[in-house]
Amino acid sequence: MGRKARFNKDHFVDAALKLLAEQGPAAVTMAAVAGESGAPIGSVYHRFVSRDVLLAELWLRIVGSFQRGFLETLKRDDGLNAALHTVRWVRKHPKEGRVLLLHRREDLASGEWPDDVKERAEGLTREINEEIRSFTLRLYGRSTRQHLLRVTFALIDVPYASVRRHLEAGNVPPKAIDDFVKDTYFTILGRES
Amino acid sequence: MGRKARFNKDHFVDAALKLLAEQGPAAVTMAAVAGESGAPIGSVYHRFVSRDVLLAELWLRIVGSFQRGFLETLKRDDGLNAALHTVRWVRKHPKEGRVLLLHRREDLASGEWPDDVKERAEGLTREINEEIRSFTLRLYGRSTRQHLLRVTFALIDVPYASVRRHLEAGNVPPKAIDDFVKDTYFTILGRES
DNA sequence: GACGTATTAGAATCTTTATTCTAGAATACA
DNA sequence: TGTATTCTAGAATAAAGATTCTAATACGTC
Repeated sequence: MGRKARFNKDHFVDAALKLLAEQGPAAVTMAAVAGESGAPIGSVYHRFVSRDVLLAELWLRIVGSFQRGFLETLKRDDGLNAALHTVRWVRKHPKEGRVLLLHRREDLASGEWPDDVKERAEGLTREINEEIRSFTLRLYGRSTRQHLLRVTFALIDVPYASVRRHLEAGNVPPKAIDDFVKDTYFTILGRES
Repeated sequence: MGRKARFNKDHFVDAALKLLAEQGPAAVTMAAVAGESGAPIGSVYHRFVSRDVLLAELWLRIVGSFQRGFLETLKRDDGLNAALHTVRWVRKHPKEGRVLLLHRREDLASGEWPDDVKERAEGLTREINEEIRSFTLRLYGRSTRQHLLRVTFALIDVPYASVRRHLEAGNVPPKAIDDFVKDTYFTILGRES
């Protein structure tokens, strides 16, 4: 085999997450990631070919974690709880929430991604698009641009908005916003949805 | 006096805006700003002591432009149109909209700001907070944390959310979202507001 | 027309980070 | 024990960009 590893990918991704959530993108230097992990820089590069790929990995991990629960609920046809999932997930994962909702992927990992990373990203996007589409279909019997817009607004955009300013301020989203999300959900998609 | 100026602050702020809106924060280098303006780097530094201050200026200009209309409408006690102002303003100012809604101030101009810039920023923040507060007061007779939360959600967060994904995609926000914003507004703040 | 000043010009320098490279260490296994 | 292999270490290098500096230019005024 070879020498026993003291550090693995997760160590570095965790460190990057912490830095990114607490101090923003500029603070995520390779030296800082190494420092935060108590590792030498070389070990970071031993696991990730570049900073971009490290951040891509972090991003995918977060999106995956978020989407898993969201899609599960949506597949159960439980739109309301899918909408509420964002709020709940963020309360449970404040650091991840900050990264997901306060930053754009392109501003973090700007360069080219290796193929496998690109594919994982596309997979996640495809998955959510498909599920939104089929939920829309079940709800309205068709999924025109207008229908999709409406569903996306209630299921994603509003929950996102409800939570953003509190993450920005470093606070846990207050209890009250669940009701905002819920009320908006019914207003936009109807009581029966 | 001295030599006639070929370039003024606005030239460079405009160039920075274009770069930022079209290619993101990383593309706004001092060299790029100079290049985009057809000016030498020296002239940029003649107007702005640092990149941070240039971006601060850009940010303040945009926030000011947005807030002006928003506050005017709100002062008229026309909450609904204040909410809709975001959508309309973004349609009219797509580049500025992208900057305002897709980026965080701290991620753009991270360093220390000179006092005058800091004061202008605080002035804008104070102004909007006060106006939101007095609108809330007029609407509910008091302005507790809960009331403010509710008003902020309907007036700022939801409009923001309704527009964001379309800016991200480089599109003009479609017509339909005005209705989403409106319906949500009434749901959250009541018909009489 | 000489002078002071605001500006343009852009080359040179400084900093900050990512990335590369060379050595050394630890482990499994033949 | 010898050897291939996987990691750790961290110094050296390279690149990108911000910032500084020195000179050269135009304009208004005296």
